[in-house]
This record gives sequence, C-alpha cells and structure tokens, in this order.
Amino acid sequence: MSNDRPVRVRVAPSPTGDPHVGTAYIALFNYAFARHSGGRFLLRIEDTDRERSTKESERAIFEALRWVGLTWDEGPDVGGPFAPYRQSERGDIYRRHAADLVASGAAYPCFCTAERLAALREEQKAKKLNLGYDGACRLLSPEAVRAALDAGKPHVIRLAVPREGQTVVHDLVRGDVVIQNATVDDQVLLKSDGFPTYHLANVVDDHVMGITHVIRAEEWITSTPKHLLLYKAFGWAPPVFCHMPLLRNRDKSKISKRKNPTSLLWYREQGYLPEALLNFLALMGWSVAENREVFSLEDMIREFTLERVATSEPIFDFQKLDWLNGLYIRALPPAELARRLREFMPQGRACDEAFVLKTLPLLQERLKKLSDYATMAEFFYAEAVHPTVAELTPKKASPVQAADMLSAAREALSACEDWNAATMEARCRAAAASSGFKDRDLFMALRVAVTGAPVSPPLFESMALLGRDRCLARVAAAIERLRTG
RNA sequence: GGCCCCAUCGUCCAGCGGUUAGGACAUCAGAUUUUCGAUCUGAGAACAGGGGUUCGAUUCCCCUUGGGGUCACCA
Repeated sequence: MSNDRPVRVRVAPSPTGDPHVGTAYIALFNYAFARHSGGRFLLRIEDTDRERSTKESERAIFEALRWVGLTWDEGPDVGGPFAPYRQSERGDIYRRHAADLVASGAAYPCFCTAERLAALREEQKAKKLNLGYDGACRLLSPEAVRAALDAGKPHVIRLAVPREGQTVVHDLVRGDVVIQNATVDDQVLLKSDGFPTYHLANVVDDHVMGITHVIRAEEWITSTPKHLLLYKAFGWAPPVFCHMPLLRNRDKSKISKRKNPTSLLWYREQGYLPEALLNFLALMGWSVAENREVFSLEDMIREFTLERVATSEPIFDFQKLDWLNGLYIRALPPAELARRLREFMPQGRACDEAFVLKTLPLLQERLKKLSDYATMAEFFYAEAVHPTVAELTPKKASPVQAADMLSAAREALSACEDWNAATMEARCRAAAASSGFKDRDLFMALRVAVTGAPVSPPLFESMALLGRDRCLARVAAAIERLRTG
C-alpha cells in the first residue's frame, strides 16, 4: 500500500457555482501534507459535467484558493509535466482507457435509455429492491453489441463489477472498510456525450499524474470500491486513501449553502482573514500534539501528519471562527491592517490610509471581521449623525435633562484650549459635577450626540480625532433636537 | 430502505487500559471601565445505552440507539 515515490497530491474541484469552503478545507490538508513531505500539490479541474461547468467558476476557484494562500505546483493555469490539468481537455485519454477496459471485458457498452433507467428505478423502489443498474446490457451477445454499435445507437460504457467477492478500502485514518462487490453498481464510466464520469477521469488522472495519496472528503468513501476495481482492471497500483470528515451545518447535515455560507467569496467579503480561516479549518479535523489552537500555515506544515486527522463530524462553528479572526486582526501590525481595510471603507468611499491608521488604536481590538470597520467607524467619516431624542436621552433622565447635560458639556468643551482627550475628559467631569449630573449620564448623552450611537470607541479619543468643529456642531445639533423634540 | 462512516462538555479538539477525564470557543460570575470591546480571575458543563474481554474500561470487541454519508449519463 505504501510506496516510496515522492508525494504527489491534488485537489480536484469541479467548476460549478461559487468556490466552496469545502474545497479550501480539503485543499488545506492536501497542501499541508505535500509541503510537509516535500511533495507536490496539484490543482486539477474536474469539468466533465458540461452542463454545469463554467469558466467563471473555474476562475473563481483559482482566485479563491490564491486568496487563502494555498498555491499549487501544477495546474491548468501554471502548467506542469502532466498538462493539461483540465479534464475537459483530456477526452482522448479517457476514451482510450475506456476502450481498453471494454476490450479486456472489464467494461461494456450499455444502450439503455434514460427512460428505461428511470422506469427501472421506479420498479425497484416500488418493490423495495436495492437501487442500481440491472446489468441488462451486460448480457448482450457480441453480435447484438456489434449491431447496435454499427447502427450508431447512443450508449454509455459501464464498469462490469464482479458479482462476487469483496473489495477492501484501506483508509489511512479509518482502517479497512470492507464492501461486498454485489452492493456496487455497474458504474457509468463514459457518458453518451463521450465525456467520462468522475469515476473514470479521476482514476485515470490520478494514476497518470502519479498521485500517491488521495485525500478527499468522506462522501467519496462508498464509491472508492469502484475506483479500486478500476485500478485493478487497469492493472495499476492504487494510491493511499484518506477520507476527511465532512464539514457540517448546525443540524449535522453536510454543509450546504441553504443552511450556511459556503462560498469563499462570502468569507472574503465579510472580512475574514485567510490565515484565520485556514487556522479554523485546520481545527475542524486535525490537531497538534500539545492541544494548540492558534497556529500559522507554516506551523501546520511543520507538524502535519495524516495520523492526527480526526474522523468525527465537525459542525462549522462561527463563534470560534469569529474569535480566531478577531485574534488575528488584533495581531496585525496597524499598517498592514489599514492596507487590508481598503475594501471595507464606510459607504464604499476611498481609503485614506493615513486617517485609517489614526482610527485603528480605537478600533483594532474591537474588530471581529474587517467588515465591522465600516459600521464601527462610520461616524468618523459621516458629515453628521442623526440620533433620535430617545437615543440622546440617558436612562432615567428626561430630554430636558439631556439637553442640559449637553449644554454643560458644550460649554466645557468650548473652553478647551487644547482639543485633546485628557483635557476634554477633565473639563467634562468638572462640568458634570458642577451641574449635578453623573459623569456616566453626561458621557452617554455626549457619546450619542457625537457618535450617533450608545456603543462606540472611547469617547474623548474619538472626539479628539473628529476635531473640534464637527464635535461642537454635533453637540449643538443634538441640543437643538432635544429642545425642539 | 440497502450499504458505508461516525459517536468525550452546547461546539471544536486532546485522551490511544489505571487521569481529580485536559484545552479552546461559547455561557455565567467577578475585576477593570465613560459605553462596547480587549484583558485578567473564577464557575458550571461530557465519556449515548447494554453486553462482553481484562485485576481494571472513556480507551479493545459485539449489539442497540442516535447522527451522517451514499445509492445519477453530478462531482
């Protein structure tokens, strides 16, 4: 089973729809394994479904994987010794191999129509039989086959699965999985459009491309016997298999976009840091010896072993992702954070990095996601804020009292010779004391007046940054609003 | 339903025959505090059930239960 060839692994997404977190998840483990063992990591595009595959989706996969930082040594866009790496461009190879299989008797043409197959399925369902192809065309005489072929009848090529015996999948993390051949369907290998199915293309490519370890999701485990049977039919040594657990929704079902964000584009738009996302994904199914939770991709590469991948079913836990993301954001050098914030400015305005840098001491530790910046820093960028009377009025106080608090504050602030936080705070505390209000209440009224919300970064530091004119104007506007209702 | 996989706090992971069953997120309480956040302290919280094997099972085996995956000319 094991071999001493240099490690070659791959991730083989199919370009349908948005780039999926599951792809990044599987890519991560393949990548870490390859890098750890000094092997190669390849990207292969499995676009044999002509109905659903799109170029846009393929481009999005490239971009998304590059965004998270999982780069490939060989792939459709970077080339490599086994190009092409796009299955739609390898049709001849599959057809040739399918023909070999037919010639050796390991596969056979099947002329059954979609209608017959559907009817068959219905019948099996009604009789509560096991679902699957009944092998009708396997019984066809060579003459009948010849005739049908000569007549140009549409057909597929099916694998002639042995009716007896069993196939054992040696899974690196799960041990041996024994499956009776009788329960394996005569899988279609070549579709009537001449394109291969996943099963054929996958096996042929993995062999031809020298893949040593197939690290893929658990959902493939039941079709692995088909693949093993194919390797056997071709006379090839199979790679090592390792099935990763599936990422789950809250209800434990396989992660799906109906119940969870699954698009990597979404994670980027939300402002998750690639390094945080990768760290999180690594935690879902793998662990480091000393129980460490926070580690870089480099750390993971150094420590990675397949033996430590888990088999239990991880639920995608956003709370933990958010915590990790906040942690990584806090650890970023401010200049770097400012750079990454470019795409996350309030109201989509252009990013003034010098100013962003000034706001960061107030906001960096409060961000869980980069997108939080737009809302939390909004008041720094807005012309004015528009709190309501109710918002401006501290609990247990009246609007009139709120107006009085703000008047006292305005007076104190106007008298500030230096517009800095310490001076403002001292003056405001004194004003509160002399006018008989509690610091807390006056500060809250002022906070809402200036920032527009009862939750904000530290008040006086924010005001220092906002500048005298805008602050005083906002306080005046708030007093006005409170007085006029 | 057949086949297959999985099963430790609410969640993620550690444990690979003998532990007060550990860590993290989350939760709760306290400290700090101009709000929020961050930070620091502390607390509650788990071996699905039943049989074996063994001097001894969370750990090994079997059954049950529960959850999931898969049964396409999609991957």
